[in-house]
Amino acid sequence: MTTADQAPPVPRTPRRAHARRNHDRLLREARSVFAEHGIDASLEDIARRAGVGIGTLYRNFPTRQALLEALLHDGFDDLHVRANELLGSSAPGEALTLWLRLLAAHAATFRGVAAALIAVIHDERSALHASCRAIHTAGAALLARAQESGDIRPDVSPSELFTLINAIAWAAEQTPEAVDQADRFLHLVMRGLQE
Amino acid sequence: MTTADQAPPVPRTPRRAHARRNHDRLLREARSVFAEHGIDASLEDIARRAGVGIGTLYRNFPTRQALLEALLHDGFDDLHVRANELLGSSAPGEALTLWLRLLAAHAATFRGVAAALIAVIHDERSALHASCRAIHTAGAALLARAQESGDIRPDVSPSELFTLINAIAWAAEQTPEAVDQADRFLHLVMRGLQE
DNA sequence: ACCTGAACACCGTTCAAGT
DNA sequence: ACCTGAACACCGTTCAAGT
Repeated sequence: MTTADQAPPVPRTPRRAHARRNHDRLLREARSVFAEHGIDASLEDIARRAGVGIGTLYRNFPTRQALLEALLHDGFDDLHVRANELLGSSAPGEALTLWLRLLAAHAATFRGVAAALIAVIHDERSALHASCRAIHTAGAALLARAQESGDIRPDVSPSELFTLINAIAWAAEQTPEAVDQADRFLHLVMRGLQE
Repeated sequence: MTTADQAPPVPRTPRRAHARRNHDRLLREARSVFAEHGIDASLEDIARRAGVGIGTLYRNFPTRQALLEALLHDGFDDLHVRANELLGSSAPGEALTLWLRLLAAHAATFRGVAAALIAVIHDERSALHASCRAIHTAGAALLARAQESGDIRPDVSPSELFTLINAIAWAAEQTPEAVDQADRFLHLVMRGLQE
């Protein structure tokens, strides 16, 4: 045996490129299938549409949560950035409402996401837990500002607000009119939270 | 062949009593299993705990919906009766709030009921559709009175209200504190609906 | 190293056979 | 008439075999 035996004998790039393409295809098809059937959609279906074996899907995303996490990650990041921007706004109440509208839209990305987010915030072992907590904290800062300025009642907690917004997103998911409903519900609920 | 051949040769009562007992046992165990695992719980589990074969469960309740319907039926009736009583109340706003609290509690009977109720109200073929519509109508009458008396904003529709209450019940289901949460959310939302 | 798909496990549903 | 449970179908997940 020589050391040469241990080194890979052929260039890896093509294989890696191929693997990467599978990964991307899985994400694309997962997004499409989740959008159509909700987050409990068939994983087999996703693999088939991506043109890979079911084993490849599991290799790339060991759990359904991992796949979901990969799909929601960018949205989470975006929400985080937007929250920080809005913390500089001179109208705390409006800033909060605007951001909550974004949060509701994100929670309604696919059918089932709102329920998943609430589950995740209560489950520390979840892959989404950290990013979900970060969003929660960002929202809490916006809420605190709106409360200090007198726009929002002082007795509303960040957790209550988070749950309520997800409930709104959930309600919108259930009805045919989805998006319009979400805005309407948000409007009504925010009235209740005002000072 | 004589006509005697066609008549049942033995008394039926014991067999009927036995069948009836199976029916009752299935309902009792279903209530208990649904309470523990939500309305998607294993039917096999329910049959086993009731001490009958899975086929007997299907014979008594051809679909999961039929089983659910049987369990929720009394609660629906009760809500209907209470709505009619409360229509005679001299405080329309309070009457509505009180009744909505009952509705939210009913929608939280088992995990998953709130979602089922919203699905049912949009699906005319569902076994629960008629009783769900009756509740919806009863609630609409209470709402109309509260709006005429100036307690509730005139632009809130019965459907919106129904969906919002189910959303509250759903939110309460998701969190560990369940019941307290539901009351708190109802309070906040009702503030938003006030004139 | 990565991929495949057969194999396994699990559960909902049906139905032929039994009483 | 009612009950049973084996049989079937379906789908999520794992893993031995292939490249």
